[in-house]
Amino acid sequence: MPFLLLKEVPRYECLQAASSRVPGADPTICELFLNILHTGDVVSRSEGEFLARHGLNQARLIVLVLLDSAENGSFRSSELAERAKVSRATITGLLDTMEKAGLIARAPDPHDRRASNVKITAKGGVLLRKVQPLLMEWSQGILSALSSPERKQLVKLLHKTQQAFAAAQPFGRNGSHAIPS
Amino acid sequence: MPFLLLKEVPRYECLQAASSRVPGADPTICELFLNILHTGDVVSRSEGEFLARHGLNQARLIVLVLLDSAENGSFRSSELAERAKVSRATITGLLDTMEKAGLIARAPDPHDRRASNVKITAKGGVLLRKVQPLLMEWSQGILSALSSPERKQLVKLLHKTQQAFAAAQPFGRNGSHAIPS
DNA sequence: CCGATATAATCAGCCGCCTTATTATTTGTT
DNA sequence: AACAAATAATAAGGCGGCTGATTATATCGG
Repeated sequence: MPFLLLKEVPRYECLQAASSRVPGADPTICELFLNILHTGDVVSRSEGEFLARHGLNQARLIVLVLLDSAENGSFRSSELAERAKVSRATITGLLDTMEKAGLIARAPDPHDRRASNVKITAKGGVLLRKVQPLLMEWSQGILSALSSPERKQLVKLLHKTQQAFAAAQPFGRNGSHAIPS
Repeated sequence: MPFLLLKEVPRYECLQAASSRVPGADPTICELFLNILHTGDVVSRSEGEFLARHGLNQARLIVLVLLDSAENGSFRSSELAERAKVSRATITGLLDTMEKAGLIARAPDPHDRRASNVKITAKGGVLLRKVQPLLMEWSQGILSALSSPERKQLVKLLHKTQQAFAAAQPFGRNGSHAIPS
């Protein structure tokens, strides 16, 4: 049963084969570990390909969603970095690209001349409102392959996994709690 | 109650909140989708931090494992790229870095002057044999938080998820079903 | 008021990933 | 033999991630 994975995914298959040579390794845990990574990989790549068809990627989508949900219409770039889970330096480059693409705009803060306020543009809003329903539709078309109880069970186990890792690395950069239901 | 957590997991929380505003969205599917991504994220970052303590990352580890398992002791760089699921251009840069670090070595192929053969160095082998058991130990320490039936069930559901995505995108770049020429 | 410190954003430089050329070299056809 | 096509590896250039340094501006203590 597990060997189905072996032929299809050289990357994870080779890691699994390698781990089986490590004495004391529990193959079921190893298999789980690699499958979590592989599934995340598969889903993330798929989503990336989907978003790329609309000129987006995960990072840009998150920035758009965050800005769209901003109560006062804008965020500091440092605030965006924190919420999007990237460094401040990274958000600078990301915003550069998105500004060039016309999706966001930066305006100097009138009260603090060090800061600038970032807001979503009309173009960015239009794109977001086009892509979001498509993304929902796409993901639901795929994940409806799992039954409702299966989905519920999977979420439960994923939460437990997240908690296990959070407990093991309590000093990680981000608090990293489970997504609330 | 969920709103307390809003501040703590901005990235995936904001996506979930945003999706709940899309008409026709199934919140349970959306939650599953985001939890798969989030779990992969958490595990991948954790592993990355673990490997970084030994001067490695996922890509370098895979290259070392692949080279270590090479039957004739070496691989073409193109073969490595395919097996590690990265482009040929990417493997060039990766090998450059690893060659500088003394983990791998490139030698010209005597039969095809276009090609070079990549092999793991003694230093690379030592590092691999040091890190692999530590990685096993580390991952098992964390994932033993799930019971054996839970792990089994989770693997089963992850397989089903992988299959759902594979079925939806049968023409992915790295089909892993190489077409024999 | 002024100097020390803290903060916002960016820059510099590295890595890894991509796609699209480019350069050698082989192979295949005529 | 010669030329076209395929192939191996790399280079070029962009994006996005990081850390650490830098610049400008606020703020706080004396």
